Amino acid sequence: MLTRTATHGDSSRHPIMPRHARPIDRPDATAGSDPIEHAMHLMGAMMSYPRNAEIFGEDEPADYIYKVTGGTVRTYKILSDGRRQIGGFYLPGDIFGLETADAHTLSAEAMTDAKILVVKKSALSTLAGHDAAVAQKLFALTARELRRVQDRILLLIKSAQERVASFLLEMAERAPAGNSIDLPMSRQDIADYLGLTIETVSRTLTSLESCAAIEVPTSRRIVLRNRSALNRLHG
Amino acid sequence: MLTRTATHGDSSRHPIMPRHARPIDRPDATAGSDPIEHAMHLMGAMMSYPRNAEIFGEDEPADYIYKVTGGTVRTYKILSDGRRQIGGFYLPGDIFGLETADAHTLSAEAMTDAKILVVKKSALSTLAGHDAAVAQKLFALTARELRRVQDRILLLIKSAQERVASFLLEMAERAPAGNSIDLPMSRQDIADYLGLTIETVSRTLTSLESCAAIEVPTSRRIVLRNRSALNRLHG
DNA sequence: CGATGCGTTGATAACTTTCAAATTTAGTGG
DNA sequence: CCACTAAATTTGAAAGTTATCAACGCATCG
Repeated sequence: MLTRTATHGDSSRHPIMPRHARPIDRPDATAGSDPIEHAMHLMGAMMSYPRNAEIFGEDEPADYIYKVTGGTVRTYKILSDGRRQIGGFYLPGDIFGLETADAHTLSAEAMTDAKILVVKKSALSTLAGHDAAVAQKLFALTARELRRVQDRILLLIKSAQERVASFLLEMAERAPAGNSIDLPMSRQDIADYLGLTIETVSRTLTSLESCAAIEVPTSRRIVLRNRSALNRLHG
Repeated sequence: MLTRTATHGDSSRHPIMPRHARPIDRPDATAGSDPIEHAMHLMGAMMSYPRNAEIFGEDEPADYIYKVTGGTVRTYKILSDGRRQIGGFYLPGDIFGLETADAHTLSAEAMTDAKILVVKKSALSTLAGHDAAVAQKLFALTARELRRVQDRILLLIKSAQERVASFLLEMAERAPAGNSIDLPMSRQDIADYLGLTIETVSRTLTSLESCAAIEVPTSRRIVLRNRSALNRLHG
């Protein structure tokens, strides 16, 4: 098949046009040497989403996968009792939207203004049928996501201090900038990610600060002062 | 490739021989019409594990995938602080061991005497390279596992009552026998699955019994008396 | 300014764990 | 089959942790 190839920036040819989103002239050329990444950049459309815009909704058909090229994204689910559980935070370079085969189990929103490469799954799958490497990579990505979620289960059975410490270490590793972290998300986002309340997150940060493990110069910036103490907590 | 085909019951030809495990003469013929299941039954070896025997260990190479044909299995991880987190319970028909690409992130044990069909992944992958349907199925299985784990995250942020109620409903659905459930696992297994203590699990069951939602004639048998009440809890 | 949203802090209540003991169940040998 | 021991489960009381409710500070924005 593979009749549709590249749709760079031509929204009329691209089947999706979410509210608030607009196509971008050219994808940035950060396609790695990876076969799937390469294919995504060839076949994908670059979209721009303002802060808090919905990228896809829960239970919508999951026809696309998404790669963050700029900004940050959160996936989430609203529970019947009104609580929100955050599925994950995605930073530039991360791929999201492959959590299941047919319908999304989560919604996705731009946490900050974001540029997202959007690729039709069927195009990739068709390519996967021809190129075993692409199929392998798709499989590996899903396996990685599975592992990420498994790791979070380990997080959720721990204490509030351990959860917050692990979260900070995770963010520091994913957005390396020395010991300083610039959080793209609110306290509520963190709380909903860790299964805590904002009060508990705030108190825990204060407590970590008072034991000299971190500094919190502004609410969105956190400096790791004692990683070994944090590592001890995160187990 | 596909040089190795069927090894039914000949342990000398089969590369694994876990302690306590022994091969069985013939796989039972429950292979579905599913291409991957069919392939597994053709290429796999049927193994028998006594209660509490290890099937694979954490960090061992994940060269095989496993299908339960009889008995029950638990996967788990021991945390640095000594606690044990159970990854999942697997009943007849379930496939496990595909949580990642290279090394297992969990250990697996027979929870009761179990018969397991063991299939080398590389054989399946080779087949997958030739048969897109097998690749699709392998992908779908991993996606299903991902969803299962995501659902458990939703569990772990809830209260003890909600977790236990959800667990009972899940087990009732997976091993349908009217409203009666025969638990193959101990209270400790349940506690480690739900991220609670055995005392809390026990108390919660007692509380559910005293509000007439369930009956607990013996510790391993539970009768659902009021599903809507349980559903209300499980949200 | 005053309003609004976000984050922090305090006091209290609710829930779960911990530690201890009692009870039931399962397994073993006589 | 019974008695006995070990293991699993249940129950109780106290301690610890987190959530809830409320108030306050501090920015931003009209």
